Amino acid sequence: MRNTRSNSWQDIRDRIRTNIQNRTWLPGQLIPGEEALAQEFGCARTTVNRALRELAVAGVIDRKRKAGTRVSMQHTRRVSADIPIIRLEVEAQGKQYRARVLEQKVRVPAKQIRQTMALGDEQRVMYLRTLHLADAAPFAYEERWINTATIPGIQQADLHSTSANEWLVQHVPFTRGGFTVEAVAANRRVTTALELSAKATVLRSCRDTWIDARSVTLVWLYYPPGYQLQFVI
Amino acid sequence: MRNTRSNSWQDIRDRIRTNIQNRTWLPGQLIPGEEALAQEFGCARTTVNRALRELAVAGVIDRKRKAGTRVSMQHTRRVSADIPIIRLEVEAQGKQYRARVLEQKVRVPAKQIRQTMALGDEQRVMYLRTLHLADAAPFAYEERWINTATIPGIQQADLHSTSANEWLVQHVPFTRGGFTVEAVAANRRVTTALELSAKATVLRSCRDTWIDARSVTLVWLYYPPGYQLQFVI
DNA sequence: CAAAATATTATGTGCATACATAATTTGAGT
DNA sequence: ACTCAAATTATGTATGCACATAATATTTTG
Repeated sequence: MRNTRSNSWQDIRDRIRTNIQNRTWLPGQLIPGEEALAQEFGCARTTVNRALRELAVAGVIDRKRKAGTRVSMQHTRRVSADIPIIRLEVEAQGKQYRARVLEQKVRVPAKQIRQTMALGDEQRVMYLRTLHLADAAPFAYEERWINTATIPGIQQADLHSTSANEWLVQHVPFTRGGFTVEAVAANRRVTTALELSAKATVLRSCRDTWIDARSVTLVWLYYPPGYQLQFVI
Repeated sequence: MRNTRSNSWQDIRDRIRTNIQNRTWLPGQLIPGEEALAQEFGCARTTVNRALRELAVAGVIDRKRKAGTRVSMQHTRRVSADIPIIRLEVEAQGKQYRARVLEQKVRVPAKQIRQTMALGDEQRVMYLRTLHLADAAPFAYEERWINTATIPGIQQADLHSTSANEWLVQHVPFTRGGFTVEAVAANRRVTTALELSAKATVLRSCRDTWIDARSVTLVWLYYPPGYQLQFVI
């Protein structure tokens, strides 16, 4: 056999990947050029290019002009995931989602927050505490700071009917952001909101979004013990 | 003005994205078809297609055949990250990386592990406990199970000179895997290894890899309090 | 009028071709 | 040997065209 002749770029990609998983082409080794592969697989170079591009994005191979394509050494596969949207998570469990705003005010945040958001020492921002519920049971607790200097319109928004997150998504086109996860001991507010015992261990995700150099919002989301943040490779 | 005439797909992509960030095209709204955009931008439909494909992958737009392309509502930007490679993390801090194997044996793992790895009730696997050090200070604690049925060669490997992870990366082409993160209370082994107080809260990542339907390895990595797992949007 | 068959259409892909770009190699000149 | 410029080359991109595919829209049919 030789060419089973199925020339979708996905098939080509799979065949190339197989050669790598086979260890026909070893890590660090140079693989044949696009032209050669196109000939071997009986397809256009464009198609091989598409296949190789995908593998490069996935981190399976490294490509450099003139130097050629080689099998990635550190095949540090990329992990990618969607940031969980709480409402969808809850509804995926067949439960009803509701959010309750516990507190909303304008104030100068703590130093840690000011630093993360690149705020002046006396700059006031909107501060929101929200409890996310699944069928009336606490699902996650949120603390959020919104930079009113960047987003003046937020002052007039009714954040009880629409969630702050949805309001921002609909009105603010952020340009970049970060996302971190860490384990922290729950403080009083967290234990109260999530109805946990005093010494509970919770997962906190921290999400910050920016419009160029101006911070938009910083969100801390606390998940109760047992919650797993899932990623797909 | 109108067509500044720079037809790289990246320029087209940026111009389309600008229209979205401008709120010229609102979330949920249908945007013009590829043909129309190609005409407007003075380029080939192929080029517009490439640009739109990238935006779709980034989660900025949703595309459906025949239905057209619309601005994503929940622009649930994709978070993507490389799985941290401990040695590189440590070295990035300018410290020296070392690993110490605390225990290595073959045994039947706990039920939770057997289930996650899809093992039989009496199947024995290799069990490894490793401490990762940064300049002699504990950095992370690892517990790992390796399916010797899938990877018989591991029995002969010297896992003191090469880390199990590197051995596996070099010898086993896994095909799929998962990655989760959760906060847990540290047990005795964790607190001992990481030199923590008895009630510490730690971050645990769980990584499982598979060759088709056969499990390869399951790794639990415990990070001390304060460690942040970082992602880039 | 509802269900099934058919037409329509926007996106998706494959191909040949041409040219662009980034590295590396070659080689001329010192 | 060494330096710097020019040739080479593998990947990267743009384009026109044709056809594939998945949804939707329309028409036919029971």
